[in-house]
Formats: sequence, C-alpha cells, structure tokens
Amino acid sequence: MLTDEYRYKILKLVQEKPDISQRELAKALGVSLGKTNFCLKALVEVGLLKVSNFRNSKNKLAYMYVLTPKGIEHKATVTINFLKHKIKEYEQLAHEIAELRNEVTDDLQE
Amino acid sequence: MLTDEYRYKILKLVQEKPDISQRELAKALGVSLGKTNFCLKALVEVGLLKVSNFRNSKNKLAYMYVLTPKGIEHKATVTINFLKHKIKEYEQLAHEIAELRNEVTDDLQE
DNA sequence: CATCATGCGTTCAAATAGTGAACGCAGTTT
DNA sequence: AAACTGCGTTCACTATTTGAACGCATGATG
Repeated sequence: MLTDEYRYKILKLVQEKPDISQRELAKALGVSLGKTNFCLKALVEVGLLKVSNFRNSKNKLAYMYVLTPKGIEHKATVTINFLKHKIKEYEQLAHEIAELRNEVTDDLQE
Repeated sequence: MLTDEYRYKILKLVQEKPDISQRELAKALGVSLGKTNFCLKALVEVGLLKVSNFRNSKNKLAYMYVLTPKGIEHKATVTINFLKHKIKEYEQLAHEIAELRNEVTDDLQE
C-alpha cells in the first residue's frame, strides 16, 4: 500500500540517490522487496518517477529513477504536508510524553 | 497483531474504564471489532487482564476487564518503555522537522 | 571462450493481518 | 410475550506483506 509516508520517503531517497537499488530502498524503508517494487511501479504509473536503464560495473542491470517535473513538484507539496503532519505529531508527542510521565509515577504508586 | 502500542493503549483504556465495551475500545483504537476482540483475548491469555461478567441496565451482557497484578506491573513497565520510545521519537522528529524545513526551501528553489 | 558468481528487477504463491456482517444471548421496553 | 437493544463472538472474505525463486546482464575466473 502506497501511503503518503512511503510516497514521501521514496521520492526523497530516490532524489538523493537515483541509482539506488530496490533492495537498498527496501532496507531503508524497512519493508520487503516486493512492497518496494510495488510502490516504485505505482509512482512510475502516476508519473512521479521515470525509469531509465543504465549499466555500471557494480550493479549489473540497474535503473536510474528520475523524478519527473511532476514528481519534483509533487514532492514539494508532499513534503510540506508531511512537515505539517510531523509538526502536529511533534506537538501531540509533547502532550503524550507529559501524560506518560504522570502514568509512570501513578503506576509506581499502585 | 498485538503490538506494544496496542498492548499499552488497551491496558490504559481498560484501566481508565473497566466497563468499556469492545466496540468502544475498537473505536478508540481505530481498529475493527474483530481485531479488538483478538487483542483482548490475547491479553487475557497471557494473564494481564481478567474478565468478570457483570450486568447493568444499559449494557445487557458485558464484561469488566480488570488488570491483574501482573497486568498492573506489566503496564508500568510497558508504559516506561513506551515513554522511552516516545522520547526517542520526539527527538528524532525534531531532527526530521529541521530536515524537512530545508527540503521545503530546497524544493522551492528547483 | 565458457563457466561461474554476483546483483539487478520481477513475480507470485503463501503467510499474515484486518474487516465487519451476522449470530446467539440476555436484559429492557412495549 | 414479542420486539428491541447492546453485548461478545465468530469467521469467510479481503487486503496487505513477505521473500524465495527466476531470468537476465555483467564481471570475474580458468
């Protein structure tokens, strides 16, 4: 399933290292190869990524994943949304942590 | 799947409201009734929760979910671990947000 | 040149996880 | 007593994820 999180993370990783392999990507994302392959194809499908074959001595047959103009634009948008989301998450965490601290002391008193 | 997150959240919700229904729990957790039922049973299975029937006028046949001594102790531990985890997450978020801010400005320049 | 070893993307059967409609039960209401 | 409501339980179905296995292309080895 291609969630916003993966959309963002993949676009970022690909932009940083266009010759990244699907296996590297999978490891970086913490998901399986199959899922990574699925997500990449989905991104190509909707035109955010473009693949171009290339060869090099270390990676026998590999692709370059290139962000399309649409992909770059989308990444900016997605990044901003992600940022907003993260900031909200951050604030929520502050509350949660305070709450947890209370619970910890509560629990110890029981 | 009963992850630490659900273990913690369920113990917390149950402690706060022992006569909570599985449907309420499901809604609070944001998962299905089936999954909630599964998680509750798992917690009873490992001895963290105890069920005791009770009736009341509003809830026809309902259970009380009671944290066992083991459950209370476990909750303390789990809460502390969760707290540690959240604090780490919090710190990581601070970095991520800073990074995202840079990306946003980077993206705008491209 | 021929063989092997390595690393790539791809596939897909199997495993795992998650859903929610439907059921029987027991009180409450009409 | 019949209808209604809310409870936990079940489970067939769907969705999601995994990773071993494959074919292919290159580099290395004899």
